[in-house]
Amino acid sequence: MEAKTLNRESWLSAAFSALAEGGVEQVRVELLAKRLKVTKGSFYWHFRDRMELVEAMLEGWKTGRIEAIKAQTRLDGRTPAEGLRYVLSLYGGSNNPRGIAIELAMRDWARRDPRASEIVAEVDRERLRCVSDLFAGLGLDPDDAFARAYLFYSFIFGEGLLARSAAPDRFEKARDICGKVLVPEGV
Amino acid sequence: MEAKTLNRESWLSAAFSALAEGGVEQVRVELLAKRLKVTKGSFYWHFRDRMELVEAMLEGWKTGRIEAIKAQTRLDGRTPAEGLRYVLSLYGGSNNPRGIAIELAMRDWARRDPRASEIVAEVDRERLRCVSDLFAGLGLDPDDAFARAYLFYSFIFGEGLLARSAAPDRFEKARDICGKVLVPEGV
DNA sequence: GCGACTCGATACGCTGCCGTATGGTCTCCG
DNA sequence: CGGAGACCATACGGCAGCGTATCGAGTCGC
Repeated sequence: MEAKTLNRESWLSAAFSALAEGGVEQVRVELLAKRLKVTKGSFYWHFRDRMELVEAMLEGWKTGRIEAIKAQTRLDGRTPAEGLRYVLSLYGGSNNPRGIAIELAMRDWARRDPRASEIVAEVDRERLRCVSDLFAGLGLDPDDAFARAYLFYSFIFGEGLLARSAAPDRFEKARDICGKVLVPEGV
Repeated sequence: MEAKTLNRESWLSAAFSALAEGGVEQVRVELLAKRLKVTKGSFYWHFRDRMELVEAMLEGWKTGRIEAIKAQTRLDGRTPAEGLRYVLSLYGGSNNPRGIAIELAMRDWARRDPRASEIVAEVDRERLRCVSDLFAGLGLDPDDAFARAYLFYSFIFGEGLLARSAAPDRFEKARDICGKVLVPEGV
């Protein structure tokens, strides 16, 4: 972690932090350099230009997220319902704020950049497939299972968008009830 | 609409278009000037600086959205369930893409700007209150009604975030099923 | 018809960012 | 110990955006 010399990963890590905090617009080489306490001379050693960094971010995020969802939905002994509740807890509430921030920034990015849009689409397709399978494991037919997965992920991402104004316990209680609605007990 | 001289509203309108298309970062005075086919000399006549434009956008959006939600949830003869389905249809699918785009851009903005965050929080509070009342009209107790409203809005905004990759009919069907889950028929 | 006011054009300086060019300082290896 | 290569600093040109200053062209009251 405290290597005396930077590498591609160092820059990528800083880039994702900047992305989480300020969106794509904030991943600028001179800002990252300042954050890493070096000059951009270093950056242009490891990357050809900003475009290459950005492309590496997209590719890295894609493979990482696809691996993650596959691992998270591989139920080793768990029931499908437990698996769903587990996935829900991963992005839930105030756990994993960095993950949510990256997720939202990625999607805002995808709204204007076709390349990012393509990547997010691939990841979402995989996620919907995995979660849809879990719902199917609850006994739902394919259409219902897909719809449930669609609702499931819309809720997860939408929740990060909704302004949480004071009264945190009120929202906590709401989240619990939403969980029960999203992954039904007895189907 | 075709006034030969611009005013504050002209700039605000252009600013919201830019916001919808490219986020806050894209509401820049010189870009807006180009879009309006004038120079920024005009802008600095109507506004003190960029900050004033941005502030006007926040205030305008806030009052507009609060008025809108109040009007949309005022059920004149409609049943609460009909009212909920109506609100859902307003932001649903591919209706009102501009509205959704502004909504998402606003929220992405709110993630980094405290001022925007405050505005969005006020609007969301009002929306949750209105929709929560509709759910209460279905016979739900306050906690359940609020949770349903929370789920309702998370879905609406989250849906705009989810990448819709091909197979549009598949998503159409999913949306219908989601609608039935979100606003229950017989409670 | 004339001054005052409205609205916009032109031109300038400043800052932040990208990308390049070139030189400096380590480390490792033979 | 000496050269090669990895890694970074420094310095530069170029562009885009903000904000200011100043001037020009219409328009309205009187």
